[in-house]
Amino acid sequence: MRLVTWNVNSLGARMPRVFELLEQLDPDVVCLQETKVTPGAFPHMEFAMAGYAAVEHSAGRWNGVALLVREDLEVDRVVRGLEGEPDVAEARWIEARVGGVQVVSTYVVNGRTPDHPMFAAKLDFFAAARDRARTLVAGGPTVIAGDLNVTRDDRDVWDPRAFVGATHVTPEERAHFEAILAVGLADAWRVVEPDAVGFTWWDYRAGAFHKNLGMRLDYALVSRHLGVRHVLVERSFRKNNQVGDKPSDHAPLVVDLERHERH
DNA sequence: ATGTCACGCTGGGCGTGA
Repeated sequence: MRLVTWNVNSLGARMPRVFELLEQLDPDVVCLQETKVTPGAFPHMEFAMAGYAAVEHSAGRWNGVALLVREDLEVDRVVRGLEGEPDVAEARWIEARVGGVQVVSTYVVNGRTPDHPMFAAKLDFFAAARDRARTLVAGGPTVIAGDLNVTRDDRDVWDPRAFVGATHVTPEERAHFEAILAVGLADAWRVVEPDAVGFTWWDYRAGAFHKNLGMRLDYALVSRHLGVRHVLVERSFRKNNQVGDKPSDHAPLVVDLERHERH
């Protein structure tokens, strides 16, 4: 199974690039975040024409998550929202079982600054995600993918010194990340690339992409039922394409999974 | 690093969030 996770920073603005990705990478499943789709306005028909079914959790101007599933795969057990999350109306979590694999697309609360009320909400979201992850992993093969808005460790940020007093690097956020892994999930990128820099996000400003001032914020967390064969950050999608379609500030993470049951 | 992008509201800039 080929799974892609991508924060598109508005699906409406990124449709040409999403179709480009479907054509180039032929994924089985795409986990989308920050779709920013008005409820009722998701472009289901356009994806059907491209051979993909979509399930979505949409909240309008902000956030929004979705799953695109190639039409030959069965989709069932769709769940929108995360039990115990601070505000389900923010549309930050969607699940479905895809070809027998439980797949989540999530967009974790940014947190703004460590002293902001949204930072406490971020930690609460992580805790709810950990509880749900535990249930999912006990239920079978599971992938939790998305923009987790945290760097796992200092290798995942271009310069830790630039982040003193900021979010995405704090011990609290990182402890919550490890607690999710501890229910029985592996960080797919690190399974294959124990040392490589794997940035997935670069600020639009200040030529950050060109200077590789990035962070690894996008993850696929996979249960032990699934082997990881290959991982790739598709950096071409962080650049303009040949006809000038603009990029998201995130690049897609591509993960090739192999099922092999272990006990 | 603070040089951008996208949205909604509006009727061409501003406020918001990242």
